[in-house]
Amino acid sequence: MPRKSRLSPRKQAVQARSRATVDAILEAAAQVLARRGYAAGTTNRIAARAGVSIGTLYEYFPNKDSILVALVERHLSRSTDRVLEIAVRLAPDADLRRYLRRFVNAMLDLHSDQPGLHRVLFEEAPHPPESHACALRFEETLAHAMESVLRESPEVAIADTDTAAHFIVQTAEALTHRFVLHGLHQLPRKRFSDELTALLARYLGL
Amino acid sequence: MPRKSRLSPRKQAVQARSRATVDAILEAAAQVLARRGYAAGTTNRIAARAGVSIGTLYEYFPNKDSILVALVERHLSRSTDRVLEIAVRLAPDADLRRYLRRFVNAMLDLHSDQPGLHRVLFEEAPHPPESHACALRFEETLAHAMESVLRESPEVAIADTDTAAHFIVQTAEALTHRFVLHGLHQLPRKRFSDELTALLARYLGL
DNA sequence: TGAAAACCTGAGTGATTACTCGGATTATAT
DNA sequence: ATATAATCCGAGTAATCACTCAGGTTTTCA
Repeated sequence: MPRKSRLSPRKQAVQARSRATVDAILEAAAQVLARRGYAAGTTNRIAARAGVSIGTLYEYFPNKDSILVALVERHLSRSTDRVLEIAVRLAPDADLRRYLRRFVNAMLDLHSDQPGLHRVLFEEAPHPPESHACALRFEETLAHAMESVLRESPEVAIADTDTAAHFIVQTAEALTHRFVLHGLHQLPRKRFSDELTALLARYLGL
Repeated sequence: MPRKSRLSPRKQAVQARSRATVDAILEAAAQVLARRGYAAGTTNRIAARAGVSIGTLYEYFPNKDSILVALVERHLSRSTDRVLEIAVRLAPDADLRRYLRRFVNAMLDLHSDQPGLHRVLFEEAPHPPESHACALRFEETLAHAMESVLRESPEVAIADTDTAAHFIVQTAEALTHRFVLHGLHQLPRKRFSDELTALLARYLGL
């Protein structure tokens, strides 16, 4: 089982046909992983599900890991967009408590979107450095947005807004993740969302 | 690669010699996993490191997964003891803030103890139902202890102490885990511990 | 229109690895 | 002492799986 034998794909997809192939492979990987788990995510099965031959798969992905990394990148890039949209939409609004509530709900939505895939990508699958860096970037981006909101809000009396922003993002990320994937004390979603929002609000002294 | 072909070991260790063998295998597994990661944790390598033959390993463990499960059980059982010791020692003490501080530090110690092994067991390795159940029991136990402390403390004005206890345990668990394994905004430990304690205290209205 | 480039094919290869089994060695019990 | 059970051994088996390669098909473009 040669691994990481090649670092870049043999070919970059240039025609529309091959770009569709690359998409199909990623989509197939997402489905196979979400439905059958990491162990069942063999390259042959992914290729079969995508309707392409195994040889084609290896034209565009240098090794198995690179498929996972591409999936994580796609997933987190979309997630960043969705959360940041909320950040931007609400930044001018001065009501911090409402901002926190929307942030919490956005995180809940993110994790609820494709929970199966999410679980495999971030719990079950190994995290090569590339995908780990991706996850770090994701959280840094969110923390940065949160920090500027905190800094400019007159309601916040906290000096170290940078640390506070990181704590808020980490807490929201971790708890919503656990709630969606494993449940938390059998709480209904609304109740959980309220409680987490309250926790964050009290942390900020609201 | 037959998997899960057998559900119980061929033999239970009854003599002292074989009990030592079982221990050696678990210890070897812990070392191999901590040092080389999950992928390198092959049964043959574990047996070699333990100084026993692969045949012996399969006398006492029905399959590879069962070794991981046994490791998780051992790890969490010890962890439970250590945290509960603190809970018991401090329960009579009425100063909740100090209790939270000790709790946070205990969780930090737990995660700092064998971070390599911890990372592999709870992030990298797959979680079969048995080990997942173990983790759930661990958190339920902690939450239960925390709940009784909250309920009996005159400082706490919160009605739903059960939910609050679960939130505190989950938050402390998740954040200390992330801090120890991945760092958090490059905060030094003392600073992190203070901030997390403050977050939990404010959540309780202290 | 035809040649070059892009794209696709899938049987096959080499390496790995969980696990077995027949039998050797050591301890226990009568 | 010796039969029986417990423990240990490790070469071998069967299965899996990431990845290759020689060559076919389709698209582009001069």
